[in-house]
Amino acid sequence: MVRAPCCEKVGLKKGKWTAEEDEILIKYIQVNGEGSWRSLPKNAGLLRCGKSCRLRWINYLRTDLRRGNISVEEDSLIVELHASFGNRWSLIASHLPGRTDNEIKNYWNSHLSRKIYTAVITTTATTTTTTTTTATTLPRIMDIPPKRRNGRTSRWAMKKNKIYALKTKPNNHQESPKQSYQSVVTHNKNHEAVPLAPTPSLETENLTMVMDFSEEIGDGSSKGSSQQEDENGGGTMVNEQYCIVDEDAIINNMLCINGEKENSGHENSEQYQEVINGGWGLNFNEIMDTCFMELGEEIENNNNNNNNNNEQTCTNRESGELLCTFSSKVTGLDDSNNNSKWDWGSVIELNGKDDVAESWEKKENLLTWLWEDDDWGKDYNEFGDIDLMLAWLSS
DNA sequence: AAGGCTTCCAACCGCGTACTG
DNA sequence: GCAGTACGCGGTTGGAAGCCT
Repeated sequence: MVRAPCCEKVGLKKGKWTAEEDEILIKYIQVNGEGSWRSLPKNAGLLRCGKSCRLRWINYLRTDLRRGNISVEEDSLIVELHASFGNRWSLIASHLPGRTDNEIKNYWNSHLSRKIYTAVITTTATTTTTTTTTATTLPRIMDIPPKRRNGRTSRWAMKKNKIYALKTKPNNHQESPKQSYQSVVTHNKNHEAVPLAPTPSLETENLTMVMDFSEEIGDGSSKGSSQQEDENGGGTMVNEQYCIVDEDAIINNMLCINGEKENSGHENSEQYQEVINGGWGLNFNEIMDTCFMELGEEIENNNNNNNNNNEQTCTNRESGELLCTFSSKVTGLDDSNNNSKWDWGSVIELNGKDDVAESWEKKENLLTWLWEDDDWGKDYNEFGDIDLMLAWLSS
């Protein structure tokens, strides 16, 4: 069934708004206030769809808009918030007073996505013989100007000498970007539930595909047995379901379908993961293994490490070249629990070896999933440090 | 100078959801 | 509970315009 149009479209104007139309809309809203978008065009005498009026007002005519170039601080904030929230532009915009979701979306698509891509390439290209590295020594994404290809300059730069539509009015009631971000960080560090609505984003769609795949073959499929002994060699568990490790995607590696905790000693443990606490599970080590293996590298446990730092090395599978080491010492964090602490900065370098774009996409998917899963925190604690991983993913 | 390529961004579109009767 | 309506959001598009050859 075709959805009825939001308003009668016959005879309505489309395309660019004229200054006269803007003036009519502004005056009408100044008198009558926002809202009632459907009836607004008719009452105001505009030959526009109500939706179009709303969009024009919100994205361009509102008096509290902050026009002009995105500042360095805003740039950084957008990157951080996008790492946390994904493509939820309105949510990101709510942390940037005076900026609209459309503006941020456009800015991301035209500036930041390319900038981040460039940053990964640059990081990889400058890495020769990699030794232990800390994340702080890596170039920050926002510090690297994108290599601009030919094309037009910013439309704002062209416009900024025009008086048309330049309205700036500070909004004293909203948090500053810095304050807003601080609240997000604090919130997340406490591992409290972040009040996020479902994200109908591309990332989520990809995730759904993975989940469906797992469900399809996870229970008694040809790839795995539906029966398995429990840890104590006891009876066969029922309703067992396994996480499918898709060689083509890191994110697949950490998805476990609903089920009970079970014996991880499956005969093909590289393909099936332990399911944790009846929820979505996350096997950190397998995520990383898959990540590196895909890129033609492998990780070896260095059991002869005298410093007992749970150090691991990563070598090129073909050449045997030592690419990186991972050590709890690198992080400087307390390792009294004998947990492995990863040097996420080095992980970034490794990720770019073969297919940077694909690797980066996976990283983003991974991060999005982490934020959107309610239970990831408690599960992940079994394998490493959440904050380090997040710092790496959102760097 | 001109044409092609590339970029930018305002605006459109469809969908999900909240609201209302 | 249901259907219709309105709104908000995110993905996509179209065209203007800059840059390069």
